[in-house]
Amino acid sequence: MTETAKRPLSRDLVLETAVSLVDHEGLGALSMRRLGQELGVEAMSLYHHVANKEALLDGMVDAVVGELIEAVGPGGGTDAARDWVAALRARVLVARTVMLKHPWLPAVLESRTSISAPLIAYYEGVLATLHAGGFSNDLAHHTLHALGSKALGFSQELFDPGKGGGAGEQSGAELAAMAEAFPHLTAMMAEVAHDDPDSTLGWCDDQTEFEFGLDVLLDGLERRRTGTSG
Amino acid sequence: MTETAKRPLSRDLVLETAVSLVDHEGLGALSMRRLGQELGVEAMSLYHHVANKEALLDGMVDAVVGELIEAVGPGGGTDAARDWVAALRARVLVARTVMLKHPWLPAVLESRTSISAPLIAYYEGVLATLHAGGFSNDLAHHTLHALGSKALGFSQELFDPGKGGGAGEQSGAELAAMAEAFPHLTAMMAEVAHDDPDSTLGWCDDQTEFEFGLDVLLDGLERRRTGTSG
DNA sequence: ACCTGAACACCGTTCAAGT
DNA sequence: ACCTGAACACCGTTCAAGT
Repeated sequence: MTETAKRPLSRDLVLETAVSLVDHEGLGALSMRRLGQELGVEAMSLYHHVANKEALLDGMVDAVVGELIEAVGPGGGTDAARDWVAALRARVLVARTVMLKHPWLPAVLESRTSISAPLIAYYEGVLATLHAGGFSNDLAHHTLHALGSKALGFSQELFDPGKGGGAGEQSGAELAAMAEAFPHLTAMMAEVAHDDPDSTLGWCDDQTEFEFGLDVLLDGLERRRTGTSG
Repeated sequence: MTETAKRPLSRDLVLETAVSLVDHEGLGALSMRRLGQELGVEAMSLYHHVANKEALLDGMVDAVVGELIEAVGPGGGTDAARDWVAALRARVLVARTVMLKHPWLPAVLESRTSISAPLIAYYEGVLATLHAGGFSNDLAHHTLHALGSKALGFSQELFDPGKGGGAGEQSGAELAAMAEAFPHLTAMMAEVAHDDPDSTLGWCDDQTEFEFGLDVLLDGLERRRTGTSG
């Protein structure tokens, strides 16, 4: 499954191939030897195009953030001035469609020691939207923190119940013991599973939950902006 | 810096030592060989007490979550029925004081493939608080998702400006170029830095920002619970 | 039952050598 | 200038051997 090896090796080709490898097989599959193999080249050849593995990861982040910036365009237009909630919401949901193709990005971003120029440029667009919507610098600052990874389209929940903790594998006795030990959880799971068979705790609708959390935040921020909260 | 090696090796001692090692030196310092060294024992001896490194990480998570559950106590008391916002807020802020001692935990939790019994028990307490506060199962379910890592006391922001991206190292020319390329960011940083010298973009007050984000969420959730939103 | 040491199949990275 | 192969200092883990 090596590349066709027609394009000459270059930094861009190395980064593209690394992103594609990690998109398909996860971060665990990314080693210098494996990436070299993917490019039909010895691992050591890669060091002529990236300084080391950290620099490789930096480059991969910037490549994806470049995609993201292209997808969302500049912020702060007239529609942001008219309705910043709608403008920011649309921005974030577009970002999300790009980011879902690269689910390894939050983990890599968290391991960076400094913020890159492309990422700064992305946040400039978010800020332009907020300022067009009438945010003070102070509230805009708090807002960037409060949005966290949601600004980039990620929910970054700590555990994904779909990963294996859901119902379905327990015996009747285990379920009964669980109902006694965790009555509130058991009741909630039973009702949510009943209301929406496709969306039990073991398989929540990520998009729905992301938009719910985003909307709660946006509503609360708008109330603070207009001074109608508290 | 090895242990005094008086206590006999046991699963608990292995887990305690691993948590302490990672608290002090970070996840990168945790290897089976290094952990063995810390305990005055060969790396292979550890395999008599934990199945492998993944099981070691599982055990470390449960050890910390145990601390957490002890610190917050059970949820759903009369004060939760009287004021769920205050009750949940207090719970989360207590959780935060525990979690700040183990900042590696989000990264490890994200790498787990299933949710452990102690973590389920913690969420049962959160749910008890929400149910005492009058939440429907459906809204409680959305709320768990919306809270994300905040339920455990972590902000989990994607980048920490304090890590190195802040101002302070740029030349005058670089700052001028930045002001032109990123006018909104430059203006915000200037004002926020001026208002609070201790809390520039390069050194934000994590606790303040955590509480701001938490309060925005709690306000929005209370409005949804009472049907006063939208 | 618990601990050991050598070994295996991996890492990232350095270095001297090739073209 | 670009690529290579051997080597170094690490990983997690297996296995046979010790007590």
